[in-house]
Amino acid sequence: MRPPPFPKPAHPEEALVLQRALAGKVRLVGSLEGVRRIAALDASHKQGRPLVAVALLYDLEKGPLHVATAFLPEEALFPYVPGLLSFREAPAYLEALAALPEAPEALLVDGQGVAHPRGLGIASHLGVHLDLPSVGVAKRLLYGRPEAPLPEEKGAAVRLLAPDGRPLGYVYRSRTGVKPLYVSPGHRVGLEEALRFVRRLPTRFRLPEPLRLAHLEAGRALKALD
DNA sequence: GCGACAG
DNA sequence: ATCTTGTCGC
Repeated sequence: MRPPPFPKPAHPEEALVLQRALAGKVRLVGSLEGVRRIAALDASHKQGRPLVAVALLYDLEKGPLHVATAFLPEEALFPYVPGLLSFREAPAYLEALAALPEAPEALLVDGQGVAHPRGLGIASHLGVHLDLPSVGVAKRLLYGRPEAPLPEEKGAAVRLLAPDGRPLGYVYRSRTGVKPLYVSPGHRVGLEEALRFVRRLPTRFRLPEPLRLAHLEAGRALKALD
């Protein structure tokens, strides 16, 4: 796939302006019912080392099909600022996605979708940029609060609400006895549809398999640098 | 002023 | 994101 160029803001203030504009393009409607091939995105990074981004092409019936890796030197990276993560990692993901043998039907991203202070987590940003359906799965909360206590049983989910009460996504227990995940739609998918999709992904441990495999690969690639 | 704060 | 040993539990 040939992604459009991804502009790099000169500073956080500029990123904020861009972010607010792009947030207006997010569309939270659509189902991933018929989707079969997705790309799982995860990154790994160590100070002073290049950022490693992995795009793993995954077929929901066949399993993992291909792994593409991209490296971006520290000097080329936008600084990490909570709420502006996409400006740092998205360029690397776009490069990895471009190296896949075929374009995915949807993206599964390690990070937030619309459960973000300005409604544009990295999953949403990438979805809008590539005009692809996307879902965000984060390991920690950035924005919002659980509507109620999360039950212990595998598969349990409670809504994540914005301060004004608007639903943003879900706190989701992927397995019994593990810490929850934060699932939110990125782009071109509904709130409930995003959760429904994540629930049907094979999940042996805490993370859905596509993301877990991408994470393992990113860790390997980083370690292989030294 | 005091926390909170994806990766 | 990474830095890190032991330890609890299936």
